[in-house]
Amino acid sequence: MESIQEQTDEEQLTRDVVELMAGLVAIFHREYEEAAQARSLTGAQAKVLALLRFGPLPMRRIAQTLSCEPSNITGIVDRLETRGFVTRQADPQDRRVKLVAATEAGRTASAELRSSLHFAREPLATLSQEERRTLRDLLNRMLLGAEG
Amino acid sequence: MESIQEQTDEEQLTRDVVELMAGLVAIFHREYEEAAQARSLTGAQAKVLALLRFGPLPMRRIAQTLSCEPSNITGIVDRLETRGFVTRQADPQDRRVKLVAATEAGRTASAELRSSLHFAREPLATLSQEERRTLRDLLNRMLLGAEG
DNA sequence: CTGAATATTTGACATCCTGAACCTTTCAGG
DNA sequence: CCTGAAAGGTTCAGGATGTCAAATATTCAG
Repeated sequence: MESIQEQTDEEQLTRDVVELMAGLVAIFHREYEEAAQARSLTGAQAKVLALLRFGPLPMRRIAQTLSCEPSNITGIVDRLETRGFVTRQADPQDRRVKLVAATEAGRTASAELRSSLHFAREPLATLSQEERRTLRDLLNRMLLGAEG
Repeated sequence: MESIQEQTDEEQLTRDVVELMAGLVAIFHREYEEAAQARSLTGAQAKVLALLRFGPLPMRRIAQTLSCEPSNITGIVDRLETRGFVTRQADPQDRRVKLVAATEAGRTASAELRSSLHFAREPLATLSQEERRTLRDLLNRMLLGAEG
């Protein structure tokens, strides 16, 4: 059985972690947006391009992954297609489906953005390798708990 | 001196952590947006309202904190004002400045959103109190390194 | 073959965001 | 006391993101 003091402490601890997360989220978000803009991509466009890293995807799959309406993806893919980062091809299996695939230019832009994120990652530089491992394991457990 | 294998491992570790962060950022972002929408606020409106928690702020200060143009804040505050969550008052010290203050309704909505975030925080529930403490300390060091 | 369901697009509309132009107020120098 | 530069906000034009409802094309069950 926990004392009231312990419950309060635990609550405060959770609040602190949430607060810190919010700070990290803000920093990551800003850096991602800047890195995208440096390649004349918007954040949304960069996210879609990143999803196509492992192969073509149907519009609907993209919308589901990004938790938004499919009609929204239509516009984003339109603009990516205009810029030559992406192509639409019909799915031979099901002609209702359009498969979106990254072009060579699209893959390159996305890969560059990705690696620029790795190396510009100041916050992580503060931690030792051992600490990074600990952080990785904790985050891993959090994410598995959240998505299961 | 590090071997090539160690460098590669360390690089992979960093990549892993960045990947996990990106996942967390996505989850946090989605949950924040949903929590805001549940109170008929947009994400941007909720962010501005959250800034006013400790007192009125000039438009320009809000823009700086959110890293966006002041003209953008004008529109967001307009809509918050229409909904009765916020008021604009002239600064007696400098009549160029408009101080934005949350109304009672605004404070309530923001506080509710905030606490709903704490308790809906599934990912954290996975971790023991000891692990949360470790996580807090690691995040703390990362953030201090990033902002200093 | 018919009708329900699915994948995508289109159009209308609100919001977010930037950049340039504008107004008011402040403030430094002559 | 002027004058002009600088600063805080707003307005306007325009692009991007996002939702929702309606339309189109295709698939699939019966």
